[in-house]
Amino acid sequence: MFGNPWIHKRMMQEGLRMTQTRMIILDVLSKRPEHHFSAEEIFIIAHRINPTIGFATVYRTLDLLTRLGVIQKFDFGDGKARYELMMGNKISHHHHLVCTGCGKIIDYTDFTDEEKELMERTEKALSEKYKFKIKNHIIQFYGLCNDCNVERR
Amino acid sequence: MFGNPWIHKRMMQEGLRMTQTRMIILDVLSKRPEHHFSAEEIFIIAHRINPTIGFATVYRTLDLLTRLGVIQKFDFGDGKARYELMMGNKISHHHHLVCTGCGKIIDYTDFTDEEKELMERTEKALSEKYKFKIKNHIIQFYGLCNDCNVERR
DNA sequence: TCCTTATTGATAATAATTCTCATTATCATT
DNA sequence: AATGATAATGAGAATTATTATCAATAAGGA
Ligand SMILES: [Mn+2]
Ligand SMILES: [Mn+2]
Ligand SMILES: [Zn+2]
Ligand SMILES: [Zn+2]
Repeated sequence: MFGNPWIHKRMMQEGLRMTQTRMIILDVLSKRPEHHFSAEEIFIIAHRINPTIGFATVYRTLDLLTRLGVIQKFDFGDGKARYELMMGNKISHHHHLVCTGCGKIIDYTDFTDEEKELMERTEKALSEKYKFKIKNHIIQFYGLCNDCNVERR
Repeated sequence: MFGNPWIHKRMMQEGLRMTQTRMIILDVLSKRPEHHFSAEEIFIIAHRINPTIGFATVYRTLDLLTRLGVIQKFDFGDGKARYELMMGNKISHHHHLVCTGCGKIIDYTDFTDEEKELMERTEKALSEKYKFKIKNHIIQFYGLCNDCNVERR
């Protein structure tokens, strides 16, 4: 069962409770840290583990974890929200290429040091200029994957 | 009435028709190039100009214009899609700060030359590495605006 | 003007997400 | 370990943004 002390502590601080359902949902997410889960996918798997879990609770939990910064919520344009664990041990922070032809999502993490450094500088500059406390960011490139680009001739 | 020759030509090429309704919707968007329109907002204004315009057509047109790259579609997390003209004469391409407290959206265009150049290099590198034809991109920073950050103490 | 067909408006249908409320489970305290 | 305040849950109804359907209309090439 999922037992991340950082998350647990964080919840306690906020007066929240670490319930079975929340642990199961975190478990589901942590088993495939590279996957872009829809709420329904999470519900189906969690429900298989514990059939008493309801759909509404999955939504509530995903919303909570997003607010806590434990997971990140994405919109890839297919009409449903997608979720990913933010602290996936290996994958860590990354961005996405979104194919508008077939919906394929490509993760990419290969930042150069230069890129990382520039992002940090940009964030700092924006924070100061707009008095805006930045918590996280999303970068998505839209276009056509190789398959979709080829078949278009 | 909106008469952008580039858009008109582009549509003709694709066998599309430049209709009254499409011109009115483009008009609405071009009148406030800095605004983040919801479909409903556009419908209301367009409908005031020509009460025969229907809601479904607004959605269809927004979808079409997005596919053509004339407008850009955004998700700022409030449950409805937002649209902006891409070729706003002055504003041009820009990114967003999204306040998760009150939903306020701040545009920012102030890229350094370094940033612009790096984005281009990154796009090129990604295109080659992943054989992915990039059409556009979205960058959003999430966090708290000044008002929301202050009142949190 | 005529003809082909892309487009439209009205409306029903769909589907993701949120709300309601009675019941249950968590956890600090005893 | 038992208690109690209340955060959390599940079931299902409700909401709401977006799509699909289909007969009627209008764009634009000839
Ligand atoms: Mn990812
Ligand atoms: Mn904007
Ligand atoms: Zn594709
Ligand atoms: Zn705010």
